[in-house]
Amino acid sequence: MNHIDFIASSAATAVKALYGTEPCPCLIQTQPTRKEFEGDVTLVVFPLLKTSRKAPEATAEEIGHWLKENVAQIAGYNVVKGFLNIKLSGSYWAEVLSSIAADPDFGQLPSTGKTVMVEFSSPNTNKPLHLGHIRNNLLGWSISQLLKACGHNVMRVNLVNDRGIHICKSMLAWLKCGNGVTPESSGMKGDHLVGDFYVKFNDLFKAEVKELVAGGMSEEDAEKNAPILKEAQAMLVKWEQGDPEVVGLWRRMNGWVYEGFDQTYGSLGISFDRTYYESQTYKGGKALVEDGLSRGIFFRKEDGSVWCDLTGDGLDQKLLLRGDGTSVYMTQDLGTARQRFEEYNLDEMIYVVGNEQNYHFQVLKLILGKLGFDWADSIYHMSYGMVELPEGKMKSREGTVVDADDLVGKMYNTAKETSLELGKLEGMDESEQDSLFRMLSMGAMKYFILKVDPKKTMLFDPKESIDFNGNTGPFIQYTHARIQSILRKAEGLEKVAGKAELLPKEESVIALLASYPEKVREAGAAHSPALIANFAYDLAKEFNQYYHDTQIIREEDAAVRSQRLVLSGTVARTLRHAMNILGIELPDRM
RNA sequence: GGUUCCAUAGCUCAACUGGAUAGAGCAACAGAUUUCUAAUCUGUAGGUUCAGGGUUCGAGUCCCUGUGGAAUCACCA
Repeated sequence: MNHIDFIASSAATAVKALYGTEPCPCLIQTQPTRKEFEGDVTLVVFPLLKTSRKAPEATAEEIGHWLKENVAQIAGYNVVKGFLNIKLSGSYWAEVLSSIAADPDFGQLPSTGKTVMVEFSSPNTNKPLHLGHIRNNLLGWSISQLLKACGHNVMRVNLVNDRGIHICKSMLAWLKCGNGVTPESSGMKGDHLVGDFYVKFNDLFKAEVKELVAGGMSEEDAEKNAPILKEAQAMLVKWEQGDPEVVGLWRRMNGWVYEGFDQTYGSLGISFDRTYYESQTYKGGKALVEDGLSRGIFFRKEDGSVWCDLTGDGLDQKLLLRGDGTSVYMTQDLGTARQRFEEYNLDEMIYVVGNEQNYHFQVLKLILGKLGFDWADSIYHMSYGMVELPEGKMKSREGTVVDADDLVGKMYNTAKETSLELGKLEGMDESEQDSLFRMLSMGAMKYFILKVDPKKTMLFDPKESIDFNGNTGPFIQYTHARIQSILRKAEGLEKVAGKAELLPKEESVIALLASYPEKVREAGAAHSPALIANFAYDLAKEFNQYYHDTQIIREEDAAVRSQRLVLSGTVARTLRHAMNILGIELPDRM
């Protein structure tokens, strides 16, 4: 039980003793005491006034008095308006510190036995990854880590969109003007090479449209009838028929892309437990739709297409099968959802997908519910906001897309320059330096993205490099490195808490530490890694202030020093745990 | 047009789900290093929380109205 809960339950006892009735837990409102007031935990007494039948101040005074008299761990209290600020004793905090320090799994919540699948990344294979994918990948990774910390079994999956007209466009452009170029022959990363041919296709397409329009055709017709587009469509039909030549090229070019993706995933430090491919799942779900049709849940229009009527839910009609019997996006998502729940007996399925698809997931959930699956409510769309540039959305047409590999590279160089400027690399060999630059650059980038509430649109200015000072990843990394430096020097010294008095600042650091498991639970429930990021920053900031005006290893009193070493070590360990949830590594030196 | 989401300091973001005088960082200015790492710390300045109404002991947070912005409503995925 942490200190907040401890006070809450003590307060409940006090209310019962004083006023004779057991208060509803919802009336016991506690919160950490604000900095400008004296105390550790604050009880808000307004909700209790009906029970006490007294004025706010008098009620707070009575409860405070009772607590001080009857609860040994409570050292004092003060009342400000309807707020009862409670001070816990130093020995209480020392005990808390000792128990945290003795818990090797601090921050890991007990196993729930539940299995959660997290789908994220889900790229198309015709373009390299960009900044939007980075936010998706980082969120997907960190929500997975977070749910593990919450005690769930987590399965990370990727669903690659490896088929469709867009892939055929790249293939066609490569056939027309690739001259057999490969990643090996060109020295290019495969995903970028294929992406360039996708752009090339659009250039060719535009040129043809222009020509047709010049010949008197309307723009609309020209865009539908450009020969190269027809060719791409014909290619897709061939692909669906299994034409060996088309399929062979498709395999080859997708292979290049996967190699490129793996490299990007590697530099981001993410991986998956399983990868699904749309080329294997896109036909699924039809049986489900037919079943719904026969049960009268869906209906067929004259042209043969199948729909679900959602007007009763305030939405529109949704297409589930085309007139020609082929499936659409929704069809396959219905199919894969069922397949996954049945295959892995999932308790929850989380889709990390941008908020532009809110409607899709709303409909998906509704339809699964109509089909009678009791797990329909166990689907959660982790909807995140777009990353915008100062001039608005990223547009490939205007060349404003921030490429993932470019950004990673730039961050690396900035980290390197900054480190060299500060001149702290003495005694580190090249590979140690390289690994440090990676940690720092990815730490800065990941923290920058993850500290923002996932739901919100966020802004990224490519002209300004991501900061290394202030509320940043490197700030937290630096705090950790300084602690590690102390601990290296303290090797062999005793590390025990509870044998010395605590400073007020030490008590507030311990209070923060003690609130961490609850913070993990909260962040998990809110599906928000940002809460963990903000916690880590608060802890690092609090510790830095402490570090600034307190001697640790140079403290002469052995009992005091020993306790400070325990505190420092516990802070470092907790920072590592929190940052690990975000996928950020902490260096021992920097 | 319908639906959903968003609006907080010059900029980027917080605010424990309705609690105290709305907090950090960046940028600006002024300081701190013979000291366990100054990628740090301290201070100054910066706000009608888009506007207006309502609910109550109490609203950035909940409910209306308006303004501004975003997404979505495809036989695309």
